[in-house]
Formats: sequence, C-alpha cells, structure tokens
Amino acid sequence: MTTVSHALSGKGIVAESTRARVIDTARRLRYRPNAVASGLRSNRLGILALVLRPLDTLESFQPEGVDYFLRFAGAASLSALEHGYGLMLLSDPTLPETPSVALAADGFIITEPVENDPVIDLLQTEGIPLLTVGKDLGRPSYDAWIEPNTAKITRQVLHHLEENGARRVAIAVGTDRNSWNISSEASYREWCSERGQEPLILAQRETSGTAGGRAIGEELLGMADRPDAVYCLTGRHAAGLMARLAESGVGTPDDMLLVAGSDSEQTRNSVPPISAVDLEPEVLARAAVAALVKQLGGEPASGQAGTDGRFIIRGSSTRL
Amino acid sequence: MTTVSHALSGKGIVAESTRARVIDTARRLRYRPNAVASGLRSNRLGILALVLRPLDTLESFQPEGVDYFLRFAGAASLSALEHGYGLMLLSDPTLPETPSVALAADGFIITEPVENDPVIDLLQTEGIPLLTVGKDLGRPSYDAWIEPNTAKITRQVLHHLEENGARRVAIAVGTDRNSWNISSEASYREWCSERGQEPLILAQRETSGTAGGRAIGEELLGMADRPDAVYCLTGRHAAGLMARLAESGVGTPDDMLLVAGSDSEQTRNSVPPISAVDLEPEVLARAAVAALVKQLGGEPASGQAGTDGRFIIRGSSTRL
DNA sequence: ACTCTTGCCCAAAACGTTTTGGGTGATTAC
DNA sequence: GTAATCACCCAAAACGTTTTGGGCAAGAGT
Repeated sequence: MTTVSHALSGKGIVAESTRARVIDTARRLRYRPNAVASGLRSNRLGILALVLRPLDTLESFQPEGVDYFLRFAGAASLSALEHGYGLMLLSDPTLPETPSVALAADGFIITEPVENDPVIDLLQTEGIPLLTVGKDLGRPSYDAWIEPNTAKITRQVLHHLEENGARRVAIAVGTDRNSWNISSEASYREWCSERGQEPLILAQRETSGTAGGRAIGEELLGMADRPDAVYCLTGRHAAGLMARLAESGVGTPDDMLLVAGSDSEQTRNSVPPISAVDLEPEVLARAAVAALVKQLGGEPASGQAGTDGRFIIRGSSTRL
Repeated sequence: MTTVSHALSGKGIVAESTRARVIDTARRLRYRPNAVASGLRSNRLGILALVLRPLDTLESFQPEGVDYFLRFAGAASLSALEHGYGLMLLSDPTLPETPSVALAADGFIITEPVENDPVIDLLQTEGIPLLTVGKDLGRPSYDAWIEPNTAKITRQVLHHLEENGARRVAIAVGTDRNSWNISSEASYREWCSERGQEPLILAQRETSGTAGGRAIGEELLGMADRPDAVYCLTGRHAAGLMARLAESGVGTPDDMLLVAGSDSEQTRNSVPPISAVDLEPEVLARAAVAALVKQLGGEPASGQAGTDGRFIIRGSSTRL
C-alpha cells in the first residue's frame, strides 16, 4: 500500500520500474485514489471556498450589475482547477444552516469583507487559512489580502476628468464599509486637498441600484454650486444618476462629466456609454487563488495590489 | 461516541435530555463534526458538482452573452446550500488534470451535455449520480434530466411572430448537437409543415458571437425570397444579425421581425431592444438541484420540463 | 570481515467519523 | 415469576487513504 501511495502521489522513493508498474496496473484496474479518504488522512481535501460577501447583503446572486462577481467566480474556479483544487461557492458560513462541509475547505477567499468581518473571525478560530480580496479595515495588521490599486485608479480617473475640463469633481460612494469605498474616498480627499478644493462626497447604499443613482442625481440638481463632474463608484448608480440628470436637462457629457468606478452592463449600454474602470475581476481572481495556494503551501502571506484596473474611456467623460 | 453521533445527527434513538446535554457540551467545547471523516465513513461528502458544458468549448467563462450560465451557477449554489450541500464549480472532469476531489462529489449537474457526452460516461462508470439540464440526445432512455419546455417556447415565439404579421419565419440555430438546438429546430419544422411552409434553417457556431450573427445577416441579405422574420436562438447572434441587416437598410422591426431564444445583455441593450425568451436559469437551477437531491435520497429520476420560459416582448418583433 | 549507507519495500497505526451488534435496566404481557 | 419488549447507551469495526518506523539486500568504506 505504501508503495502504491508513493508511486501515485510521487512522494516517497520508488524505483522507476515499480512506479510504472503501479501506474499501469492502476489504470488497468480503473483504480482512483479516494479523495475523501486521502483528505481525512492528510488533512487536505483539495477544495477552496469562495465567499462573495457583497452578495450576502443583496437579495442573492442577482445578475444585473453584479457581473463583476460572476466573472470573478468563473475565473477563480478555473484558476483553482489549474492549481489542482476544486472551488466551492458559499454564502456567509457563519449562518447556522451552513453545511458542515463548508468548513472542510482547505482555504477561503473572501471578497470585499465588511469591517471586522465575522466570517474572518470564524475562520480564524477554526484555523482555516484565508485570503481576502480587499482589506478588512478593522484588521490593519492582517496581511493576507489582495486588492485593486485603488489609489492609482482613483487618481487616474480624477486626472482624466480634470483633463477633460472638469473644474469641480464630486465622488459618489457606497455605504458598505469596505476597502474599496473607504480607500477611494481617501484618495479623492487627498486629491482635493492637493488642489485646495472642498471635497463633495455623496453616499448611497450599494443595494439601491439605479434608484440610488437617481437619488444622487436629485441631490446634485438641488445644489447651488453644482459640480461639473462625478466619479461614481457603482455602475448602477452611475446609470441612474445620468438618467435623472438628463430628465432635468443636465446632459452628459456636455453639462456633467461622469465616470463609473466599476464597469458593468449598465455602463456599457447607457446612452452615451459611461466611462468606467474595469476592475478585471479575472485578473484579481487568478491572483487571489495563486496567493491562497501559495499560502497553503506554507509561504507567508503578504498583502499586494492585484490589478491597476483598465480604464475604459467612453462618451460620458469626453467632450468632442 | 455513538450517542454523540446520534444526538448531533438526529439519527438513532437518544433521550431528549441526553441529546440536549450533548448539544450543549458540543457548543461549549466548540466541537464540530469533521465533514471529511464523516464523508469517508458515510460515503457522502455533502458536495454537488456543476459542470457547465458549453463553457468548456468557449474560451472559458467569458461573461458577455453567457450570463445565462452565470445566473445558473449562482442560483444552483444557493439552492444547494439550502439543501445542505456545497456546490463545486468544475470544468470537464474527463480532462487528465482534473483534481481527484472532483469525483468525490455526491452528485453532478451537467448543463447542456453534448451528444453521447463523455462526461456522462465517466460518471456512470464511476457510479456517481448525475442529472443533466437538457437531454443527452444520444441517450434517449436516460431519464435524469430537466430542461426548458422547448416545444412550447418555440411555438409561442412562432405564434407571436405570425400574429405580428410575419409571412415567412426562418430559424437560426447553433451548431452544438444539444437538446436545445435540436428540439427547437424540430418544433420549428413541425410548425412549418402544419402550414405547408418550406422551413429555412440557418446555423452558426455558438462561439462565433455577434460576428456569427452578422454572417447570418449576410446570408439573409443574399436571398431572393428573404423571410420577413427570424427566430434566432442565441442572443449574440440576434444582435449581430440585426446590426448587419440595419447596415444594408433592412430595418427591425419594419422590414424584419426578430426574436432571440435566450435573453442576454445584447438583446436587452440593442436598439431597438430584441424580444427574447428568458429561460429563467434560476428556476431551472433550483429545479435541477432539487431533483438531484431527491435522486441522492434514493428516489428514482424522471425527466421533466423545468420552465416554460418567460417571453419578453420588445421592440424588435412588434410593429406599432 | 565488519559496519554504514542507500535504495527500495512493507506492516501497522492513524485520521474522525458512522454503523453494527450487542448489553442493561425498566416496563409490560402472560 | 418468567419472558418479551422497549428505550437507551456503548465498544469495536469499518471507511480508504497517508505516514511512521522499521526491514532487507546490495554496494561502499575501512
């Protein structure tokens, strides 16, 4: 048995001739090692778990405007397979109905954890390795994360708006206390203070969709010193915002420049199409899986930027 | 040990007081049964696997136009969790690099298997329960499937086109030999013969995207007795087709009525928007998971229609 | 001639559950 | 008063691997 195990796993020392014989016989007998038994003994099942946190607050896996997450999940799954792991899609594992197999995963990827995320607490007490996509702001010393280079992306967008004639740029963020919202806002504030400008920050819940975007538009319309550009993190907000402004005769891009922080169906298909940052979830997902696998192999974790994003300039932020 | 096992799983006969004491103690000690050990003994891991077959032929998990599958995966995942299972996303498990944990799943869902799908062969020789979404046409007697009610949907679409003035309807199908393509075509032929019409069937590879749609448009433009309506199964084809026709002055819906067989980003956002059948992947996914779980529980499998689709009428098929 | 490696193989223990097959004392049936 | 039935609990086996700790030749070093 030992020899077979070694021959098939490539671990111990087995004569090449013996290994060949074992492998051949195994094929002939259609023998495949039982992954569960092997998992029990070696304490390694070969499964990664993916928890898309923002979807736990939405009414579950709606497709519209959340294609970011679906692209992420698909790419993560393929990447996991390439590393020899299966990928299990989970929702919040702190919920009592969670199947016990959830915690049997070898490691977790948590996207956009909330501040002091209880999911992370659970995994840490269980001793399960994890990696977050986007920092947990309540754990500044926690080091296993990967995220877009938000500072760079924010500055790039703001620079673009300025170059296209914006005199005063507002930012519209979501209300979730996650790394993306907070760092984007911080970078924006920094940029404003460099220019001696008063920051203008509008917030709407992520879940509010285009209606939330309309509410932002409403707010802007009511302002005496209305800004002439908005960097709106959520694609759905951006679309709603643009629609609301248009209804009151404030045109994009003529009267208002607009950029969305995350590309989505809505930003691509509005009229005019909305400039947006493609956060390249595929790139991020592959990086996250690779980092987690490395961590499972014993290497120490370390936070890093996984993508600089791809800024797609469309009609909403360029005047001809 | 037996008593604890029984108390926690609710299986054997345990005095209520004992059970309470066990549960309480378990909580105090933060004891959780090890899913892998339990899986080894009981031969039931608590994981379902999902193989989205059409994505194995695409260049892997592209989001555009395949939101059907992503909606399916999300809904399947949630539904699996509700049934106490985790859901593992896999690509073709017959590939040699497949992690061995793939075959440790308790059951498989295979969407749109190809004819005589080798994945099904593999699972059957391994004795792993499976359910297909869309029949495998090479296995007429195989009974564990669920699929949209293609016949009903096709007739509904054709009826709608006829009602809106179509005199001659063509169908544009994909080239994959899967149940959707074949049954749609069969229903279409039947409908034609009922009317004594000559069927006109155009085929393009699914992977060709909007370019394939343009090719269909090209073909139509070259025809002397051009039909005045097209039922185009793939949303991306429909969008490309409409764009190509428009370039040659053939307007939709004025000169050509158009309906897509599967709703997607492209059909929603074309100008005019394209009428389409929403195949309700969420409904199908939930039905598939429920049926598979039932099958795992020992009940016999039986094929059935999972959804009648939701026909969304838009501008491309209605003349004012 | 003797130890010491080295290369290879093997028996047995271990992983943490579930299941099997009793076992015990209390209640009921005759 | 004995047997039968229950309700409950328990010891030990079993699931299919990996890992541990030798063991046995053959060659190398002295």
